[in-house]
Amino acid sequence: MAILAFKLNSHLFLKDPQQTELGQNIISKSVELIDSLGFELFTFKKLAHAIDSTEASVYRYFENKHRLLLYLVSWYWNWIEYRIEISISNLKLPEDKLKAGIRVITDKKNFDSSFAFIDEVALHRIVIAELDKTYLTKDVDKDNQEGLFGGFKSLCKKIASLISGVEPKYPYPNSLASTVVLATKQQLFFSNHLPSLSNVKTNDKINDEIYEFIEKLIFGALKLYNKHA
Amino acid sequence: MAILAFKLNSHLFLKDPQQTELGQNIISKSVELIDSLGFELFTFKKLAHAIDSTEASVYRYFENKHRLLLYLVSWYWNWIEYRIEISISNLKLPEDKLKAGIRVITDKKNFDSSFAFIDEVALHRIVIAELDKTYLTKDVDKDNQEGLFGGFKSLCKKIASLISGVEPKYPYPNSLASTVVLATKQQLFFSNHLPSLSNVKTNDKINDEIYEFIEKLIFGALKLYNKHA
DNA sequence: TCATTTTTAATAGTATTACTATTATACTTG
DNA sequence: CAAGTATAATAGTAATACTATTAAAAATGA
Repeated sequence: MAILAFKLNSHLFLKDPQQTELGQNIISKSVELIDSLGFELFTFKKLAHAIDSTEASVYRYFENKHRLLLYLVSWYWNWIEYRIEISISNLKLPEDKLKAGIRVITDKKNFDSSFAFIDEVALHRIVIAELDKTYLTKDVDKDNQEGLFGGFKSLCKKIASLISGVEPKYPYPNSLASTVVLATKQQLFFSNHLPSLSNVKTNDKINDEIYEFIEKLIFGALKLYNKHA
Repeated sequence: MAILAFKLNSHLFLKDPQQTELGQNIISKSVELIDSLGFELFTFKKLAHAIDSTEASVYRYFENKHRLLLYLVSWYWNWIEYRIEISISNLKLPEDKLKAGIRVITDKKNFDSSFAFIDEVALHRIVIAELDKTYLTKDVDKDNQEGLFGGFKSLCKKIASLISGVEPKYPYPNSLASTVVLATKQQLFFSNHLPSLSNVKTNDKINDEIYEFIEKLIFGALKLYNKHA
């Protein structure tokens, strides 16, 4: 099995956590704690205690807990985009590529053994619950200038290119891409917590209705522009 | 001019702020401060200082600042639904009703003089920036049981009924309704802060592209089920 | 009217938070 | 092994959300 690592924007951390054992422990245990406590109740003190270290040591790796969350979320989007690249690499038809991309986004997430010390299933739950907190802040413009949202932007650009591959005349590929990525996350959340806001049912095994909902949303929009060609 | 007030879920507050002058000051100044500071930097201490009162007095009206935000957001959704009711009341065709509903959701928001002491324009900005924080918490299920999300759910149900009015065979009216309401908000945010995630341009005057994007998204999805009838 | 009850608001706190300045220890290198 | 550097621990700070208690004002009723 090849050793894989994503090259994340260096502004996300002070010292690369992938390079040291302490750093890997920080990442690994952060995922576990943020998943179980939620981001608000998660603190560097609790994290340090859980890995038998100290707050100050954690602060050597991450400027603050918001950047740690940004790091984890960035890693997640890199992972999703990587999986899309793999799944479309053997496909020829633009329609098949787009459908494969939607499939990766809407599929249930399983543990990926290519990446040690990251629990992708827990990380997926974190993204569902905490993603919006990464950019809904007063610092969004400054963080954006530092490139901290590069992972999400790159994935959306990828999806947008798949959309344009199917229907070049569609005028809103970027809007549609960001909308469906976020809608997938939202529908999973609503399905679990506010079911009256959704018609899709999800459980630990299947997820097909979300795929159907998203696929029809995209191809329905594209078809309008195809017909009027 | 008729005096209007929305009947909000009584769990949102400890003492109805609409009933006293202090309560109205709390609402009015909260909107101003959350809009300018953001929800994280907004505190009851700053609020109390700004209205020449005390923290403890504010706590008599709202259990905590999260419930205050829920109150404001609930008020907003009630206002939007009320405006939809007005704008569709004279329309007959289901298509026209749905389009009018989309129009209310995507339109620029202006000050509504029917409601004193609420600055709807600032409140709209608050909803764009802070809405997700109302339900992305560990307490979402408990809060939902108390009915604190009633305003949003009621609006989405309304939109879903307009959707089903146009195409009863469409299987995801609730998912589509919640998706487009949130997508509108997201695209406004991205257009301002992360423009590469959007193709719509907005300024203080116009907003038409968001309407187009959302309208096509909805009618494209519905058309798929109409054709296969 | 005036005493009693109830509502309302202010004072003065607490425990916890995110974050940091400084000191101590371990590791590297010439 | 000495000197310098990288790393981590100690011990803090200012600010936060929230509360227990006390004081004042308003409403009520005989």
